[in-house]
Formats: sequence, C-alpha cells, structure tokens
Amino acid sequence: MFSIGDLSRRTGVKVPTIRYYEQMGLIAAAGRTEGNQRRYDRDGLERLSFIRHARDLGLSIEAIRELAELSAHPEEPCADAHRIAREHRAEIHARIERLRRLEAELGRIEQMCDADRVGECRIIEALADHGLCSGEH
Amino acid sequence: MFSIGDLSRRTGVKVPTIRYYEQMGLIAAAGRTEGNQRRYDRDGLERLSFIRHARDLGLSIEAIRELAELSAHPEEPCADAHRIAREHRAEIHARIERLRRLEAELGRIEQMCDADRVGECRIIEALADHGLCSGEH
DNA sequence: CCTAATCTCTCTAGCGGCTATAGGTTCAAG
DNA sequence: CTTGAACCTATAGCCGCTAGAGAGATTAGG
Repeated sequence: MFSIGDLSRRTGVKVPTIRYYEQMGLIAAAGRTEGNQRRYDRDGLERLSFIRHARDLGLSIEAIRELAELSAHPEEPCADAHRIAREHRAEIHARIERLRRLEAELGRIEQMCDADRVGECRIIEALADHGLCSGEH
Repeated sequence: MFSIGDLSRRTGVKVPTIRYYEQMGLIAAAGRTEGNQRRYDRDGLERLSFIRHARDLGLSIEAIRELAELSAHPEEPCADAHRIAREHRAEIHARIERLRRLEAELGRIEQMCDADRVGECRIIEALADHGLCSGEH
C-alpha cells in the first residue's frame, strides 16, 4: 500500500495534482486509513502512470477520461481509441505547422534591425505592422 | 473617433479582450464620452494592432508590455527588443522539437494496434506504459 | 421628439490544469 | 511517548481570455 507521497514519487505526479485528478474523476477515490489518509495499491499506481504518460503526450483530461472508460470495457471495439489518437496527432501536427511559421516570421523580424536605438529599431516596427509579414499566421 | 466596437472590428480583438487589456495596463485608459463610453483615436488603433500582432506571434502579455515600454523611449538602445525576440524564438523552437517527438511517438503508438477489441488494443496499452516509448518526451 | 434596436457600461464568475497557502490531523521513526 | 514529516480539507490564484447579468448610452428611422 502506497501513501499519496509514495505514489507521487513513483509516478512523478505532484501530490496536489493527484488529489485534483481524484476530484475530477480521473482516478477512483482511493481507500483511506482510519486516520483518513489515502492508500493506493498497484492498480492505482498503474492508473496514474497511464494518466501521467497520456498527459506527457499532450492529451487533454477529457481525452484521457474517454480512454480510461474505454479500457474498462475490453470486449468493446477499440475504434474510438484509434480515433482519439489520430485526432490528437492531427492536432499536434497543426500546432507544429503553425509554430514553424511563427518561428520563420520571428527570425525574419529579428534580422530586419541592425540599429541600436529603439527609435530606428525595426523589430518593434515589424511587430506593429502585420502588413510587413511574409506569410500567414 | 472609434467606439470600442469599431476598434474591435478593425483589429479583430474582441470587445471584452480590449477592456481586459486596458485593465492589465497594456493599453492606456481610453477617453470617454459624456455617457462614459470609451472613444479611441488612430493611436489607440495602432497600439491595439501592435498588441494583436504580437499576441498572434505568441508573445506573452508580459513580453508585450516590455516591448511597449521600450517603444516609448526611442532614444534608448534596443538590445532589449532583440533579446525578447530572440528568447521567444528559442522557446518556439523548443516547443516545436518537443511536439515533433510527441507526433512521432503517437504515430508509432497508432501503428501498434490492428486488433478491433479494446482488450487487445495496443494503443491503450502503449499509453499505459512509458517503457514502450522509443525516445524521451 | 420619441421609440426601438443596438451598443456599451461594470461587475462577477468560469474555463483548463494545475499550484500555493493556511490551519489542522495523522503517521512512523527513535 | 515525542517529535517532525507527511497528510488532510478548503480556498484562492495563475494566464489570457470569455460569458453573462442587469443597467445605461447611442443612433437610425418614423
């Protein structure tokens, strides 16, 4: 049996965050000692590791809740799990594309200025004027 | 003179967001009509466009505040503006790298499963077990 | 000039995903 | 049995908005 602190050290999820997940219904309410402290077993540990990993991959609490509910019904089709993964990957891809454009744009803006007084600084000017941008963002 | 709604339409910044920026001290408190409604001039419009554009580029409110203060002192050196742009670009770059790893990882996870029942679905399994991951994330 | 429709005002609360603090209780090592 | 670390609940705060209520201002048409 692990205390919440043990669980935290083993999973890397901070103690208040574990309590938060419980409150959000992501993990079942843990058993308690006589003195009202939470105690976890191996199942609780695995469940939290799953959540931790999915969060690291950027999945939202909602998506994780869906996946967790799926895994409680092993005889159901798993098309939904595929869909969630696919959708999330598409979203990540879109974010990468967007960030790439921003990076390019900022790089361009940085290079525009070789003055050393704010008055002639083209960085601030370029930030002020979207019209100077090369592409969309 | 523009009403807050005019300003909103011209800049694409929503009305409550404009009021929020004012409250945060990003834009100066606008002049008011006798009936207490905000009225803006061309300066206000430009200032808000600047903020909008910088936000689009992903700069934080804090960074924008810094840049805005810089641009109020045209005779000062503009090294700070360069620093802000550079730091922000580095951060974007780091985010891209991280997202790229996530994308690869998710792609790998997706391909692991060709079952159609949750019980054998390796997507959920792979999410549960960080040890199955190829790299860092 | 009056009315009706559309803005606009302030204030407050909510979003996601935590994080921090306060003030109290329980556990485990010595 | 004592101490000190870990735990408990409850509440508030973070960012960057967004939404809603309820009241007042402005403007176009008749």
